[in-house]
Amino acid sequence: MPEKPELDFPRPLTTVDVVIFAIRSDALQVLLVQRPRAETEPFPGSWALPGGFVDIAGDRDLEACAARKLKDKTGVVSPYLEQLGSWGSASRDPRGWSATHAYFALLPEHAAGGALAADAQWFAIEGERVRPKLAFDHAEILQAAVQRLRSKVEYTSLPTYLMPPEFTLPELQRTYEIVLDRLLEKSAFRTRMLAADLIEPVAKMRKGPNRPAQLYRLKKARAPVFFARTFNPPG
Amino acid sequence: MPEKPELDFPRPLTTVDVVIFAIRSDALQVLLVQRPRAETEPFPGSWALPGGFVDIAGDRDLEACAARKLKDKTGVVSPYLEQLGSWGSASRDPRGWSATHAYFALLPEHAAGGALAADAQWFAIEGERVRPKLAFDHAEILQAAVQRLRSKVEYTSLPTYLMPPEFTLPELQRTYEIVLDRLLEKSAFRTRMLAADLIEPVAKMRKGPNRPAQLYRLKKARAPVFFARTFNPPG
DNA sequence: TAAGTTAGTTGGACTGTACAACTAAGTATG
DNA sequence: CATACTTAGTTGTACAGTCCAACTAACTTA
Repeated sequence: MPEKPELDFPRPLTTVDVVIFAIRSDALQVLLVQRPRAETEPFPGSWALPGGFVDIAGDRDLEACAARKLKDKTGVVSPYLEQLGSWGSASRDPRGWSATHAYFALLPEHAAGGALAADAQWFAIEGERVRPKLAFDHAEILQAAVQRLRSKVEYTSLPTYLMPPEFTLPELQRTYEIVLDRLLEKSAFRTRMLAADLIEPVAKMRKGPNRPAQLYRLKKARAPVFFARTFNPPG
Repeated sequence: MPEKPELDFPRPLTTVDVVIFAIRSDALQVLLVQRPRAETEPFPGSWALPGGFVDIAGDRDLEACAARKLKDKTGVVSPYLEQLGSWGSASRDPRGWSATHAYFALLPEHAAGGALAADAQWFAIEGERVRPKLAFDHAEILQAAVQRLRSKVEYTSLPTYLMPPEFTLPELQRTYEIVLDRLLEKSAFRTRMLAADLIEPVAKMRKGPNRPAQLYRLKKARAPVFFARTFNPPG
């Protein structure tokens, strides 16, 4: 890649940030961490995406680095971790030219409540944003993550990664609806999911105050499914 | 992002690479550059994606850096430049922990023949690869680019960026078919394209040895269109 | 037993692709 | 000048899957 073999070429600061989503309280939420209040830090006390410098001694690669940061803040290993993109410029960090490699992760609700780091907290997504003002360009990264998630949910089975091991079809549909912020049509939703060879019924029912619902689980080792259509022409 | 404010944290080598596609000779091709033969260089003499170190003095941000490298090798400004992802690990570059930010670009054929750099050359895509063995992990990056391109071509109007300013519908369909490596159905293709409010006829015909075909151009300032379906259930 | 709620099914309208046959407009050939 | 050939473009039927709405099913509560 280099025209010149100069390894002393000045290098940008390099970080990894992770946008961690979960459904909590019937809403799409994202995990943020509060930055230290020390005045020597950029954006002291602000909320930010979990992340930090790449450890070139300890991290084998970028994804391992992202998985490590996710584990640090949540105590769990995410069932879904996808690269979102990278942001790099002279101006995004007051300490100098910096580049961050952003990932996004999906956690099931039952895993999202556990061993949270002390400086971490869940925030509801409102539109494509979150209420507090975020450090660095993290608002832009979060917005890109929400857009990517919504876009992929239109034509993939990604929301299954937000579900517990066993779930009903109405529960899965509700998860789709929360992420998309739009109601879906029941019979088309069921037809699509059941035709996808993605889930299988278990010999149990979800009992509630009304008619019980069939419980399903993901077929084992099933990669996300891509559907040939979106749910509704979103344009 | 940092738990510690240590700016002396060792930083990875940081580069940007660009996968530049064009249709040439009725085939999908990619632009590669040959690495210098000096033995002090990694992969001397190998073919590689165009790219190089980020210039933290001259590059405002990553995309500007990618656009600069594209201009350097082709002499033109690409009508389409999209971030593909980033690859970073301890092992991808023998000089040490490195991360590259990869972009992909689409060039129309008439722009792809011009002011090529001396060390640059076009290679046909065969499957998801190219015949020569590539430096670094560039074969993997190229494969990801081909997959991303094919995936998006299923449901977007991206191939319009591979066309000259005026083109016929059969020519556009042929471009889709070359990228997808699959024949498409004529009437469905025309219905979709004409319904998309994407192109408009010009008062000219393409004359050839057979029936002349209507010429079209892109409607001005038209962003890529996303269709609600893929062409063919690709599963 | 009736009302209320949610689970799940059914059927008809509609949209857009698949497939195939057709018409249209030019060139080349005898 | 008629015919064959080629590619451009249209038409019509079948089919898949969503949209919409009405329906049945199963449970709780009053």
